[in-house]
Amino acid sequence: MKNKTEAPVCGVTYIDEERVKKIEEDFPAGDLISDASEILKVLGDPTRLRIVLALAREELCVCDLSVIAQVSVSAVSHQLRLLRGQRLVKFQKKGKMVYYSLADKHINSIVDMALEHADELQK
Amino acid sequence: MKNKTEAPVCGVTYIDEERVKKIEEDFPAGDLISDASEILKVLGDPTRLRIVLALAREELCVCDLSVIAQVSVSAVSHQLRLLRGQRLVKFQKKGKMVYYSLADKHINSIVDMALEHADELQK
DNA sequence: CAAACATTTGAGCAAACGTTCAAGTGTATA
DNA sequence: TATACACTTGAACGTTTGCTCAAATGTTTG
Repeated sequence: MKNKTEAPVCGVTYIDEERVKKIEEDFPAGDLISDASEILKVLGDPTRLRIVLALAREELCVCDLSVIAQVSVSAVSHQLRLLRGQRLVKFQKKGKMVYYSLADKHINSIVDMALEHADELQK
Repeated sequence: MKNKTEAPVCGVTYIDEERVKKIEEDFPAGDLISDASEILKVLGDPTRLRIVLALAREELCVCDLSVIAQVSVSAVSHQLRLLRGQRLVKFQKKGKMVYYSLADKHINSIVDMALEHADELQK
């Protein structure tokens, strides 16, 4: 145990100043953490995860995505807007159809690892 | 383009029945998707991501975590409960102190990839 | 041009979320 | 044994989320 001091910011008594400083020294910037958590949050919804998993396999239109994601076309469209916002998906228009696909391979790895971890937790 | 049929479930007209069937054939089970999205959701919050990033570096008590996560001790404690719920962290009591650490290496890889992806998006 | 269709959009609403605050538990120490 | 301390917990709160429904957009086709 180290010395106990008053924290300057939040009034909490914190315990190991050195340890905290050491960690804060090489810590990702606030913006980076915000962006990364935003990406994870977007993937952290069953409907959107279904959409992403489907698109990881094949380019698909909104209509077909709604069947796979098991929600209305409108709901899918709303979710696709979020996914576009995070640049996780891209799209391509063919007449009145809109075909979506994954924008980045990174997404695949993140999603695969989450699935793998979930699978292990199920014993 | 293939034949257009009425979808049996939601009344949506869907476009490419074959394509949908092919994807649904080897699709992760519903439970797996739920669990995986739950994990991603838990990581998809800046406070919790800060906590996880800190614990990826070193075992820490709640007090120090509250400094690093930049929220009250109570808020950290609530978030730690969620992280425990998903078995992302474990803890060890030493007297009145409680030291938390990461429960699984998988988490590191997921978080690192999200950071990497976020970093690339920042051009 | 009119009707059909794929998709998007905005409002509205119930449920879930993240924080604060106050109170509670349990351990150490004077 | 009383006080201090580390942490947890529950209620309350304002905010965000994900859906539905109805209306709008834009494209194709009769």
